[in-house]
Amino acid sequence: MTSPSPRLSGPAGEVIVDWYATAARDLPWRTPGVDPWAVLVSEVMLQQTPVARVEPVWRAWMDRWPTPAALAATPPGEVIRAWGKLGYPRRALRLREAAIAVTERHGGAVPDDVAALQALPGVGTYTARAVACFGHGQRQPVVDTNVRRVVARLVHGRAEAAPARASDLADISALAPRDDARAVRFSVAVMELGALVCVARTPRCGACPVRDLCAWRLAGYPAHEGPARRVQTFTGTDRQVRGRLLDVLRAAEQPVDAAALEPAWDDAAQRARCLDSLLTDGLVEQTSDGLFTLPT
DNA sequence: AAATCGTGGGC
DNA sequence: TGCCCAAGATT
Repeated sequence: MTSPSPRLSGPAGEVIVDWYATAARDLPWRTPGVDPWAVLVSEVMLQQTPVARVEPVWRAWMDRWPTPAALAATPPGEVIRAWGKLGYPRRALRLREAAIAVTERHGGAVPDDVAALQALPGVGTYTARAVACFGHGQRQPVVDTNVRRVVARLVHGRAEAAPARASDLADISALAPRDDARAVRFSVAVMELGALVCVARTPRCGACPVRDLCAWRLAGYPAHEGPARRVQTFTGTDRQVRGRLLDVLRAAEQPVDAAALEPAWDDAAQRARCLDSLLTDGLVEQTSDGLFTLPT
């Protein structure tokens, strides 16, 4: 267990909340009165996808499906189309499945219990707490990659975020303000600090509200020790091929034959393997006459 | 538990 | 240009 540092445990959280009041971005899912469903949609879209790309899709999505029941009643193919090019389209499928679960098991209301939230498809440890906190106004520690990076630097004096651990929740809870309403804002505020100031590549320490409390700065900005985390390749991978195939099917008005998918990728074996994996994932469906389409 | 799963913008 | 990175979840 980490004991809260006296240097940090009083002031840092309060300072970060005050900074947020002046520096926060005006994002639509932060509008006062947005319901937990709107927050859930935003959180799933934001998993590994930048804010700028999410914003227009989120607006269109909420116009079209303002409630879980509305999304639950929609065929998966339409949902995949509306997801557009946000990436990782299995998230669209899972969000629809979550909407169905909410409708069938929770009377159409997004649950406020972290465990019930985490039981929903596509909702993991981060998203469950984010919805409980930002959507339901609960005091909850919320830990994403931004928060892990801020804690690594501010608290532990290290340059880079450690991989997720159970102790992350205690680390961030130790910094949270006592007042519940401020603690709720603290959870967004730390994420915002990590997104705008304490960024991965070139941290803007000159603009940081807690630079005088920062263990990393006080230690002289030591470089990261140990192996650099390997970045995922993309070009030529199945991920790229799946994306190409889905791109063709999203654009198609009607089911297409195998020949129509050939331009998506030259290597026939890889193309076939990826098409098969898309079928397995339920992102593509084959009609009775052998044509391919987004699932109906 | 390491690998897999899209996409595009910034440097 | 090519690499790095972005509010993770799942198996």
